[in-house]
Amino acid sequence: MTDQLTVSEVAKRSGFAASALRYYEREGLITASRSDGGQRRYQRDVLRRLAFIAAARRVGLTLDEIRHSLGLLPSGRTPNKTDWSRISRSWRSRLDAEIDALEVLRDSLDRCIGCGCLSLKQCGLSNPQDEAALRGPGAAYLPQPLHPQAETAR
Amino acid sequence: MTDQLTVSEVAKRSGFAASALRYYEREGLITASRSDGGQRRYQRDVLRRLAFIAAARRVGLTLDEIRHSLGLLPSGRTPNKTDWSRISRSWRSRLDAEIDALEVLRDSLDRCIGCGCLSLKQCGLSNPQDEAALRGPGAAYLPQPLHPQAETAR
DNA sequence: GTACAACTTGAAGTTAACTTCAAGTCAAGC
DNA sequence: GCTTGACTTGAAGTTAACTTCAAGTTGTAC
Repeated sequence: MTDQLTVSEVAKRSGFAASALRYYEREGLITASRSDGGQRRYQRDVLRRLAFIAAARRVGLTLDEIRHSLGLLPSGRTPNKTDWSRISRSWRSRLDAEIDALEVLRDSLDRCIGCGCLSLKQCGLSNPQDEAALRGPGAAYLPQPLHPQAETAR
Repeated sequence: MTDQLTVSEVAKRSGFAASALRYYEREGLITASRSDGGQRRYQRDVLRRLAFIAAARRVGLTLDEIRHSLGLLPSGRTPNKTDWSRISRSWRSRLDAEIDALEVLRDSLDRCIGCGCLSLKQCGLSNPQDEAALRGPGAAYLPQPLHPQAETAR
């Protein structure tokens, strides 16, 4: 009954499966100390990290991006309000951008319903910003993906 | 020089890779007739379908969902403005919902920066709506995923 | 009529983010 | 001290959405 949490406690309180917690640990997103017998023991701290991870995943960030964000937290001490604020703020612009993009898409959709176009070359729906000219001729009409997983793999 | 397009023409004009076009065909999202020699020949129509697919992917719809949407198009004739409008409109609510969710998240983020909480139980960031009570105790603090791929696989 | 780019196929590979499995070890209550 | 549930590990499996590959075929420009 120290301040340490077991895997199942963290799983229950964070909503993540135990297997996900082990995966996140392997991936360096969270850490855990060990009991004498080798079982994981988590600091309460980890719940805050996991809350952040859950929120970030929800916005569509990849684990890579999340790891990077979390890497900005202080290494020695327990992160405080200011630490979290700093990295949360960097998110804010991503959120704003995503909201903007969705709104553009929604409004284009309205226009498309109005004009019946949904054509490749003129419709804002498939060619939201005028960025076609900026890219190669091949990919001219594909909009920037909002979500990484909607992107063509290399 | 009929109205038929080759794979590479469609690829260039749609922005999709040829391999993606074949994949979409296998998956039943688009169709193609064949030349005498067995090569694919696309109707111009396919470009509109692909524009729709690109936009849908961009919003985060899965191919399954897109296939379902496209399934609502008429089978005999070329889809017209009204056909596209009908299925586009069904999207609109999804877009609105996603925008709303992101705005809630953004505003929660602001509050969190203000109060420094980012705690699991009280923070809107990790527990956006009061839906915790509605779900099982295990997953109480995980918000609904916005994007299917952010969801825990079964 | 030939060269060569564009096309065809099925099978296998890729990536992210996990889960599942098997075979064993630890912890805690009685 | 024993039982039982919680925990451990590494390896392999899963899903979506594609891409890559190899080996052969077609289309067309000269």
